[in-house]
Amino acid sequence: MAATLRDVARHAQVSLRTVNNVVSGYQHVSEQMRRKVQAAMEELDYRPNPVARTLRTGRSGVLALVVPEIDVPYFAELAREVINAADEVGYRVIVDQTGHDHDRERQLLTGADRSLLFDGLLFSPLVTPSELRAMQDGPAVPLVLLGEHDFDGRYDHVAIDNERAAYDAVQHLIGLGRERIAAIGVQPQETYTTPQQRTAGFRRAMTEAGLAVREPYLRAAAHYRRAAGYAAARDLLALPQPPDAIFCYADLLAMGAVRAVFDAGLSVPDDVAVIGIDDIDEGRYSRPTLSTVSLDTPHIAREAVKRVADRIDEPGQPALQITASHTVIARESTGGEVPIIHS
Amino acid sequence: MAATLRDVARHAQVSLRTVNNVVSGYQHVSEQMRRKVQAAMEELDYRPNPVARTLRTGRSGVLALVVPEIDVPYFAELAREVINAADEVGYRVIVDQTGHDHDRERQLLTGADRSLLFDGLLFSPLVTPSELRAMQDGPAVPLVLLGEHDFDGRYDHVAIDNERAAYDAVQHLIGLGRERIAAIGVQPQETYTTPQQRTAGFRRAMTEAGLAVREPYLRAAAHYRRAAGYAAARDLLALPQPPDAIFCYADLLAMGAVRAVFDAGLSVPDDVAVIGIDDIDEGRYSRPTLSTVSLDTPHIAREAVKRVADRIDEPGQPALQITASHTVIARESTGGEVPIIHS
DNA sequence: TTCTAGTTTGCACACGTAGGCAAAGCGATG
DNA sequence: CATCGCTTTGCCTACGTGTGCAAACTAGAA
Repeated sequence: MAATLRDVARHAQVSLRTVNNVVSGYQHVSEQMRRKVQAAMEELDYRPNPVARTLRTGRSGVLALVVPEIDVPYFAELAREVINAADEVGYRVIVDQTGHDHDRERQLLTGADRSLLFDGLLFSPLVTPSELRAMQDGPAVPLVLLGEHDFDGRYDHVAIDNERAAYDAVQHLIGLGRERIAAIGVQPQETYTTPQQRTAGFRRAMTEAGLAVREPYLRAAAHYRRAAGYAAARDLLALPQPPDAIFCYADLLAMGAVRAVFDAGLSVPDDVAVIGIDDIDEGRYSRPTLSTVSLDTPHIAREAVKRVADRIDEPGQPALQITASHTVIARESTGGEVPIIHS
Repeated sequence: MAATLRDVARHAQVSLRTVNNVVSGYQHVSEQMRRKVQAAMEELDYRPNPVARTLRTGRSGVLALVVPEIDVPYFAELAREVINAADEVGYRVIVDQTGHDHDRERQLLTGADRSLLFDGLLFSPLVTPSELRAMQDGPAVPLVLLGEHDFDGRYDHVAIDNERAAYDAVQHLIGLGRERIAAIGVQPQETYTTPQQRTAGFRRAMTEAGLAVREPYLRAAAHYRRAAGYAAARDLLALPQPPDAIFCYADLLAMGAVRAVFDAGLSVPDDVAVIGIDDIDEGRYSRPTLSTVSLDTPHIAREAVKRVADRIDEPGQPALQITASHTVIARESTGGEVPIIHS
């Protein structure tokens, strides 16, 4: 079916080796021969077989991006940026979702899942650091963690300072004069480091401001989707003393929370101020527009891709911890300026 | 590094052929031998090399899903469902975005992009049918089109009846007593069949109801994102006689349009009713919740995966046109019932 | 013992590309 | 004519798996 090197060689009436010389850009090839071979390649519509090439070279030129759920907007935006960043350095990207399946995550990390092949792995995990730590042999492939801190420093990672981001968000709420501040997104067993760090930042901001952290105000979320944010906020508003501000660990939770406040007959931000994290596009058009902590996702994507590409080329490097910057953006949901939406 | 069949054979002190017999599930293998070999495989942590296997068998067990932009919620939700559907029939999925790049689309279709390998292609294209038609040789790999009709019937496709969906949506607006109905998402050159069909449905609904189609009410959208919907709606509201209803060719356009109406100091749905297409999760929590045409994406994904899997197994089959059902869902943006959001 | 069925092995080739090495061909220069 | 440098070729091995074929071995039955 598809033409091979051999077919091209036959068609151009040259040796297989010469065709290979042309394809691989060998120096000592006459211009004349180069043209002749290339003409033959075009006529036969030759394209190198990537599988054979990968088998031979051990390099596929493919990175894998693994996220829990691809239809969570932040992950989708991350995927977009990673694909773009990878394109710039000559890598293709395949996107996979684990669907909150810990086994699937473990498979990918240990290389147990070899049904796909890639040279490096960008991993936005749910798997707990303890599980990462338990992996004796290390990952089967160059690995960069996204948005997750590995305390042992055994793996590369790119993330914001989650504790500080949460601190800044809560301080913004405190600056509005709010005192009964709740949080949505706390993880029940606190196994995931990201929520853990955000809870720490929340507590620190409250404590430093001399405000009480009321345990009923710390709400779990099974997943970081609108439905969970809605349910958690609804429960918060049903408390004897409902909060006057809610800090959500993800914008998507915040979108659900805002709707719940509205459905309870209350106003955002007048009755309840709401702020999230992620700065997804949705929050720039919603009513009210959503205050949030912005992450500079393109930067994160570029750094992560660069890092994994480096590690592919030089496997022995020590793990690097890259911290990306973050910015609190005040929009309508905390009474901030109405942003001008560009045409 | 990684153990091969040969390593396992050596370790178990059996022949390579026997190990292969175990791996490939050959009938005449004694239980004793099977256990012995499997023990050796576990000890060496053997995993078959997918690249070598693919090279040998010509099958990778991977489907490619190609969408214009992965961070457009509908495509992300589609990707989620496709991944799930593929998982059920034993395929893995790689997701790629073309970024509105026609060349990239052509590359994928003609097989010019062989940097990735897959057995079948699920393609949600921007490429015009005329370009598809111009492809003499057909696609390089089994292909199913998503959400796009190929009039020649040369390729499989799975889509809703776009003309009818638009017709139903507009009829819903007409049923509310609206008469000045605008549309956002018309394609300037009408090269893409999906918008073309939706415009046709829009016109038919208007004509049948005896309403005039005012050309200034047909607004283009460079892309189907919030920003384009916002800009188009803002322009519509600046007309001497602004519309009292807007039909958007995508929910994301509608989200932008709703915000524009609000920013103009008007109300949705009182002053302007808005309806979209896609039924993305965002529209179930937005203020107002968004009326839309729902697509049964899981069904579409399953059908598409099934179809491409069939075609991989039996390449010669005639092209099939699968039409998925759609439903108009009336929510707040057209004055519909406030949906109960489940906890 | 001999036949038969089941089991294991060795061998060889294939998939398509990569690339080391030596040799041969070619033209030009000294 | 000899030497040199550039170009082209042939040959061989490798990547790891899949599989057809024939042969050898084992064990049980006739």
